[in-house]
Amino acid sequence: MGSDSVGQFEQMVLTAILSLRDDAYGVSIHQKVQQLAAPRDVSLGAVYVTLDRLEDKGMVRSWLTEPTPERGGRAKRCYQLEALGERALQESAATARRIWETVQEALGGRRPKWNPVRPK
Amino acid sequence: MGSDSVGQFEQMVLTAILSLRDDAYGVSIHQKVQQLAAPRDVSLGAVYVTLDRLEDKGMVRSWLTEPTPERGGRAKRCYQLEALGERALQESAATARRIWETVQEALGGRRPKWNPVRPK
DNA sequence: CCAATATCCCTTACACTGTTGGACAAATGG
DNA sequence: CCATTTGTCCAACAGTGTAAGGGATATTGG
Repeated sequence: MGSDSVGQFEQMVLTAILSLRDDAYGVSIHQKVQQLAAPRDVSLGAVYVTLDRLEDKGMVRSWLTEPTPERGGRAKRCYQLEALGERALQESAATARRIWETVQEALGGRRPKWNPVRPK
Repeated sequence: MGSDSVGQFEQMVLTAILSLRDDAYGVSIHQKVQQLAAPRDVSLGAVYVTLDRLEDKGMVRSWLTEPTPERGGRAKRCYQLEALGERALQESAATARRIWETVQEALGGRRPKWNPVRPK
């Protein structure tokens, strides 16, 4: 593939990080990805593995936070997009849009049912 | 994955077949996919392999045509979506749309959602 | 007819992505 | 302490994405 292209799952993970802004860590990213992927199920492990690989590729950066004072509130590893990741996301999002539009044109009057993103 | 989900490349191939209607065969599908994937390059072999796998999964059907009276006009293997493939495509296109929208929202309210560009 | 040329189909093999399932770690509350 | 909650991470397998090549069959023109 092109040196800075991403697969579909990686794309969703990048999108989740972007939209979660300051609160992007494993669990919250997992939830967001699940919304995007609905009605499919996504495992938590899949998210962590993908985060690792995205970091290796220099698309995201991570750091550890302090523990929060809640029951079981462990330290979290938070994530943020790097410039490379943001570019890759924009490019693949543009492709996603082209696909969507092409499908719409081809399907003509027939209305596909999509699941709107509902905030939790 | 879900039993009837597809990857990103498979999605583009399905989209190409759908939009090409009566003229969907190896070479034309390859061209269409290249448009969708731009600016990335796509190999012809990749298309054939993917077509094979999609047929194995029951997402597309294929048949051979008669040769056409052009220079080198060989018989073509034409493709058409099966019901299963159309459903899978609609679902993944809906996901593509959700990704696109989420990215747009996150990248700033300053940017217009998207201009309802109506092709003439 | 027969070579040249054009169009198209298919296979093999490998790297990378997607996914599962569970192991391990730290904080809290009783 | 010990059970519970929240969270991170790993090992390993299945599946997708890709390149690189091999061939088959049609028309054209000498």
